[in-house]
Amino acid sequence: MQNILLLYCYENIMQEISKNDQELRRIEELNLLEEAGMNAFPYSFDKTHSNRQILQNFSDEDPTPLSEIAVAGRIMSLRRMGKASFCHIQDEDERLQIYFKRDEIPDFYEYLKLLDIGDIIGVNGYAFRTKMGEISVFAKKVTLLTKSTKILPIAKEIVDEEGNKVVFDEFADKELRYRKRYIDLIVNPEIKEVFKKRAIIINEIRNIFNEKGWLEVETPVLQPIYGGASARPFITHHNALDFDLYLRIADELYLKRLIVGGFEAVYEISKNFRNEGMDRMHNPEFTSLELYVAYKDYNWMMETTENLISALCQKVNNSLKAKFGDYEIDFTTPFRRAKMFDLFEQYLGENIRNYSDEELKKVCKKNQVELPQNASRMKILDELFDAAVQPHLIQPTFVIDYPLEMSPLAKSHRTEPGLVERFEMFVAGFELTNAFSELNDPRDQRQRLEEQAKIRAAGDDEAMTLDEDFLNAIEIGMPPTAGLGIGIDRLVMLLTNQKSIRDVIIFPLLRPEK
RNA sequence: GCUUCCUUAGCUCAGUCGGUAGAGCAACUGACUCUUAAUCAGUGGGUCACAGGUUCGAAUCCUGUAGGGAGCACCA
Repeated sequence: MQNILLLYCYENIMQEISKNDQELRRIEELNLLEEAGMNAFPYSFDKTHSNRQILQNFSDEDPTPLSEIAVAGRIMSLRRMGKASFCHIQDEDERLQIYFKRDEIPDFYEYLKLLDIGDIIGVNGYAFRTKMGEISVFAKKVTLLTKSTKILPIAKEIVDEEGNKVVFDEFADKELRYRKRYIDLIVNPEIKEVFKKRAIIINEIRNIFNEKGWLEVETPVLQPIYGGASARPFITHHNALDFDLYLRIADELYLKRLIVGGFEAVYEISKNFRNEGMDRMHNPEFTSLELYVAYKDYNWMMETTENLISALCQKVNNSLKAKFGDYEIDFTTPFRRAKMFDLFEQYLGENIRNYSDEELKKVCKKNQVELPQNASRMKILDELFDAAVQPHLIQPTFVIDYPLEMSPLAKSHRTEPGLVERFEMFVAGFELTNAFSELNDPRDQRQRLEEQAKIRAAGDDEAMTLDEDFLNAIEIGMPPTAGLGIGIDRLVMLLTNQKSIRDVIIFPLLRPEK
């Protein structure tokens, strides 16, 4: 009788099918299941085991501990036969095979026809091993938990003779994967590992810092004056107060105010926003860690940084070595330390320390580094470093002692005139951290920010703005302080071997769909 | 922002010289009591990204638009 009803409905559907025939059919199946008295969307299900627990704990010698179990998951494959069927259900971690025998579940077996890949079911039964050797669950009772009314782009996998996993019809379209991340997570579940590791990294940073008694704080995202980095901001508007606000580009200036206020170690893990180009290393919103510790300098911060990153690698990869593309990165401490001008000398073959701007431009030309017209000394050095030095910095390297012009918030070097006490850490050819002995001489700080304001007035809209309240805080007096910034997304990329920032940001920015 | 490539069925992709749309998987019907890319037989499914143009005729050639990938520029 059920079959006759089915046939009747299918014919009806087939006539009105145009584009979404598969979806229409699923909705019709849903109706049929409900007409048969089934709740397609019940409220809960008592799961006793995860799929992983079944797979890990099953014992051929003594299967009794898993003789009364309840598992749940999304149907990812379905092999129906006349009197016996198999499917795989996927939970958060694993796929598990379910065996349906008609004689055991005569009432439900008929409804198997109305189930599809994508539906979520709960299964009560016992664990056993099939003749083909796969640990499975013998279904004694099946409960529909959610009917899926859209089609999943399902991939199929086999393991070839050499043990390699081969995926057929992989859901591979990058755009669709980023836009429909929920489908990506279902169909390419291995990407979950990246986001789990991301959470582990961030939690471990908090553990390590909190252990030391450092205070996690939250400073404003909406700021009337932005600063702390060279970047263009996003602008938004407060309606009630009727003024424009900026989304923060860095936490720095607020965190330093807190050090002035008397906190001796503060950190923040938060989103920053920069209104600039996007590529595999840049997303308009990104997560950064900033840490400020009073009475310390950049030498101390270098040790803190290498210990932190080394510990994170160990935690996530169970090793101090991490594979990144073709490289194997070794995070064994101490990391290499190299002065910026020594690196120039090493990779350019000449000592440019005391070169005039004109001489530097000649070096650029010789090395095919193109410069914008009227490039400042800071710009010239920056370009030259990016082109000639940075690509060589594969293993973790602290580049130290930058020219003063490049670092308006860093303290002048204690022995080297014209330089500041700053380090950036490079790995795999890209910048991962930025840190300095923080500038706390208010006269020097005012002068440097006024210089930035001039550069800004001359048309460089990435130069810093003058924040009088920040200067006021520095005038009140900030103790000697070491500061650190780490790009968390890039750190996750490094430690999880992902080549694009979009693969470590779970919902990366895309243009809106039309 | 620039360069370049891509967009065909739910997914992955073919589509020759411009002649009116193909495969595998997914789906549907039937068979099948340990399958696993299940198998076997049969069936349905297309605004060829969008808009123009050339042509007797366009998935195919031309122009524009949209979205995306890769690279460059800027930046972290």
